[in-house]
Amino acid sequence: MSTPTARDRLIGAAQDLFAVQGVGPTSPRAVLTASGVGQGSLYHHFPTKHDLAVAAVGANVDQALAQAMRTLGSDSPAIERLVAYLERPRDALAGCKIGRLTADQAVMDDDGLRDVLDAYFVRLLGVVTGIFRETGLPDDVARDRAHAALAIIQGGYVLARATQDPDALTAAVRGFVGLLTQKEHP
Amino acid sequence: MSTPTARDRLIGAAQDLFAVQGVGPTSPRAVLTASGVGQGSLYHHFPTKHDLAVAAVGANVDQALAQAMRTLGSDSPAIERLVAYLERPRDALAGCKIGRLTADQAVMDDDGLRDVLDAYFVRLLGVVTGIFRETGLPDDVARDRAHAALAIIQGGYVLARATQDPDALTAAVRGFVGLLTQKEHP
DNA sequence: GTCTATAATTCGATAGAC
DNA sequence: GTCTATCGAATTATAGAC
Repeated sequence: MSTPTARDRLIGAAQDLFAVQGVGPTSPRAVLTASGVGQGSLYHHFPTKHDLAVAAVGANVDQALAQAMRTLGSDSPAIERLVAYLERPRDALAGCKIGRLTADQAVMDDDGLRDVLDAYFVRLLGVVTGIFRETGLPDDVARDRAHAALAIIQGGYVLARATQDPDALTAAVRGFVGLLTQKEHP
Repeated sequence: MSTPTARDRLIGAAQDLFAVQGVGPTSPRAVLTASGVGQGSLYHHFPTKHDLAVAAVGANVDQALAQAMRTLGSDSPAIERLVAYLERPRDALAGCKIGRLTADQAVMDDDGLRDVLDAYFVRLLGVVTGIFRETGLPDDVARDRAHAALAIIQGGYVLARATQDPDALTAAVRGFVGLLTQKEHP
């Protein structure tokens, strides 16, 4: 544990660099420099950049899903779980480690990597849709609202980065939660 | 008109390539190949890639703002204008020409380019906030809802690209508009 | 398994003829 | 103003010693 393997150090360095810069702009050389291993070690463990990217992006997705489930999967009432997830502190100016990659051409052109992104959002959409169904909404409405909830987060990141204002994300969340929690009288 | 100048052809080609690939991954060489001009012409009109990017991204922003104002600035009632903007047909799988660039490190590291993105969203936020104020909402609530509305579009693009499903964007919009148009009883 | 050295290509940018 | 030719540095990846 105190001496991680070269493979683990490569994945860790790649996770950080891909989250900050994206996959395309991050060179294998940058990863091995940050990890402190030699050139040959990288290409021994990960023959191509694709292999390294699948491993590192997959690790980021696993960690993000685990963290999301800490709020979404708690034992609080449905809407409270969702609001807790939406209002969770986020590094708005950094952007979403996963969502950002949808703008990364190197990711979108790689079937394996796209599948990793797809799995992340399909999983989250399923969980959030289930939460809205718990509140008694019909399936199609629950699904639409789940899309809206996740879009608020992803779009809030975009607004925050564009305006260099972290509060753009929290403002979007406030606006959405305000609509969500107003009383409905159909 | 039938024979655009080399400068205009360069900007046009750059607008398309930057919208599809982002600025970072698009080489000046790719732009001049797509535009059909020679190497020297590009560097005559745009000494650096930065100069070309500011011109082309600026042109995309101007066009996007003009199109947005066609719905947001019409003479319909406030909420109708907003809903028309939200429901406008969009190429969801292509992503937002402007919003996508917030994930482009080459853009975010360039002050001039970041200012162009910032101006686009600040302008849109101002207009949409004004629309919500027309409906009688207090300033702070109007501003939060404006952030939410634009986040829905940007986040909807992200979801659509990640899941390769254009309906993810329309679902997010439906979910948000459904919340917006439900009766409020404070 | 890990290292150094280096190959082949592409990058952004420049030189200089016309 | 536009062109071809080319520079130096960076890219992804391979070779081969240890």
